[in-house]
Amino acid sequence: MKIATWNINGVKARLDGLVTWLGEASPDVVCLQEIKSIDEAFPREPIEALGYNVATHGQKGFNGVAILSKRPLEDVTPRLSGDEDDVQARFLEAIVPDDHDGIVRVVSAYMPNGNPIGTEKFSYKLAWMERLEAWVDDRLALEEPFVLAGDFNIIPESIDARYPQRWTEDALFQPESRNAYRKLTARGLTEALRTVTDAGDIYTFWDYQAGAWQKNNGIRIDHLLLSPEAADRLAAVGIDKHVRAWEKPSDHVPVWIALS
DNA sequence: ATGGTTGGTAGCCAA
Repeated sequence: MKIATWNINGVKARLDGLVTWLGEASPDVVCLQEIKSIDEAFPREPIEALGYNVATHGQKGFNGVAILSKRPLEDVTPRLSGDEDDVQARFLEAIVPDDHDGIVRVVSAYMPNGNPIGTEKFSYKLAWMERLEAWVDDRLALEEPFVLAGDFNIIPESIDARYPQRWTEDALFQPESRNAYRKLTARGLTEALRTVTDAGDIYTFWDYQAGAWQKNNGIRIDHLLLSPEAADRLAAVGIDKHVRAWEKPSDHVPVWIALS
């Protein structure tokens, strides 16, 4: 089964591209971030017409996540535990049937950007990642296959940026941010892309500004982290980079895995 | 490179 993650930067502005990509990539499950829509305004019909079930956790204007699935979605749960006062729509969890009469737990997550550093936005980013660590500990104890997918807003290593020196003052490349990411893999989660290559120059985001796409000035911030039970079944990993060259693109591209 | 571009909104904010 194929599971993808894509920060689409506005589902209504991106509907044509989303429908085109769903048709050509035919993923079983899609984790969307930055839908920038309330649940009632999410364009469900054209997506359901392609055979997808739709679960959304949106808010007005910004943030917002969704999960699309050709298979039934069960136990759909919004919000990351650990802060009842956090109203930002950044986390949606669901269970999907696998190919073997079992299940895969899937999360669509949109981690805080955290800029500028030294502000409450950066401390919110770090606090959010701590809450995510607690969630991972809880779910690892279930010994299930799970896929934590999304826009992590973290550049894990220098090779994950075309020009790492330009990111040294950015929240996405701070040591605290990278350490928070490393803590997840240290808990036993497998970063899908790094099971197939240790190469650099592989990106998932190119800024709209200053011709970043044309210059290949990208960063790799969209990741799929797998529990041991999911990692055992990892069969393929891909990045649909060509989508970035389409008309009216998102600044991110889809990243996907196949599980046997 | 201290600018630049986009989406949602109608506040310029968030990225």
